[in-house]
Amino acid sequence: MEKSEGPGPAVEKRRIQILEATCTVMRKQGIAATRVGDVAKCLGISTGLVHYHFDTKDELLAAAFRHAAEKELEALRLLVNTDGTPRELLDIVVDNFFPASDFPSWRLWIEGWAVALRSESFRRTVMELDEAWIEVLADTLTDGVASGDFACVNPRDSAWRLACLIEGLAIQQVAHGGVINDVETRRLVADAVEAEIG
Amino acid sequence: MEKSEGPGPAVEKRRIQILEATCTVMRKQGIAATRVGDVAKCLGISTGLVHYHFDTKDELLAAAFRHAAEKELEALRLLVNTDGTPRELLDIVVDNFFPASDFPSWRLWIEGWAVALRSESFRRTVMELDEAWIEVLADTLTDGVASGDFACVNPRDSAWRLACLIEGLAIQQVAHGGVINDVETRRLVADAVEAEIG
DNA sequence: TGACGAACTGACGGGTCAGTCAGTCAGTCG
DNA sequence: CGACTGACTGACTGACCCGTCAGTTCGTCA
Repeated sequence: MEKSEGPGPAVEKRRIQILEATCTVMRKQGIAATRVGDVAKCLGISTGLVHYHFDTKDELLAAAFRHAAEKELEALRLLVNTDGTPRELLDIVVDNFFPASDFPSWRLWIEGWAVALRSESFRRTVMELDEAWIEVLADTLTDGVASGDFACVNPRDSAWRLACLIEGLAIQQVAHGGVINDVETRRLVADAVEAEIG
Repeated sequence: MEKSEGPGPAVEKRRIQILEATCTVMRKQGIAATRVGDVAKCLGISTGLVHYHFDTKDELLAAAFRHAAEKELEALRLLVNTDGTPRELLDIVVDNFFPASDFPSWRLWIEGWAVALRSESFRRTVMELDEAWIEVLADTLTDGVASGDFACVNPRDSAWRLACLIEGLAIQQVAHGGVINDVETRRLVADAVEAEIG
């Protein structure tokens, strides 16, 4: 029999399998158009099994979104956890943030913000993860200021401004289907970065 | 009988009635959760009549969104079309853009961007109207530069950066339910404006 | 007055989909 | 071995909702 300390590793493995399949479907079809049946078909299992692991569709979607977001955040933290000048690290963070770096992820985020307007669990996830991203940026700037490389008046403010600018540009670029091109976007961000770090 | 030049004023009036009812429902329930039946109930008419004026639900939603966005844009253009120093006009535009100025509208836009990812008609509307907003901001900055009040290196770039910054902040504030408060948001924008106009 | 068509109704068909449930099967424990 | 349990199936149901359509009302024109 299983130990009393929660589900066994097999169950956890299956849960994650389902979460990642859900992410795949969400990326392809969008959050709103993701059906339980699609997730099941994607894994070759029954819809009943999906409901065996996740009570409701909403719970599944929220868990899958969080799963995807946490993986991305972890990847970013790994990238930043390398040696490099503050300037190099800042470039890594900004590049990773960047629309062009991963369109599907931005599409997921844009939908996530919309769903968050109506769903409490999405709201919490989106809020936590968004803040965590900005935190990484803020820490990078703060380190640069400490070492004298950057001259931000207020690194936290700069981080918020840069993050929001990039989010806004992502929308213009992704949702609008490339009105402003990649080169232009990069220039706009680069100029803003220069302005912030002086 | 009606003249051959399109529908009569009665029909047009009804169409607009339905569009505005749709906007009301969309603002309250969200775009995705808006049903044809809700719109009909909101006006005390049958669902058949809604379909008499709009072939499909998608067409109705897209038309209603465009209707709302165009009304907002028109209101902004009226506001800007007054006398005032470039600085006063810029403040008007930024204030009008501002999250706090009208939460429900931002909620609608955030959902609109998400829907635009999958719907061609939404994409076009969102793109056109978003650009028109930025255009107003760009014109205001350009006028200020011409009169010597502002010192933007490139007014168009500044307009894009400010607009995207505000959009990003709107998401943080609206979708996250006020993580960063109103005062903080205003300070972030005000600082960015100062930086852009020198 | 009677014919006609535009505006409108409300019931209904048909498709979709989340969640349920009775039952199967494999593995485990005593 | 036999009882038991947890993972899993797949058919089913009940609700929802879009779009249709036959029929009604009413103003207008000949």
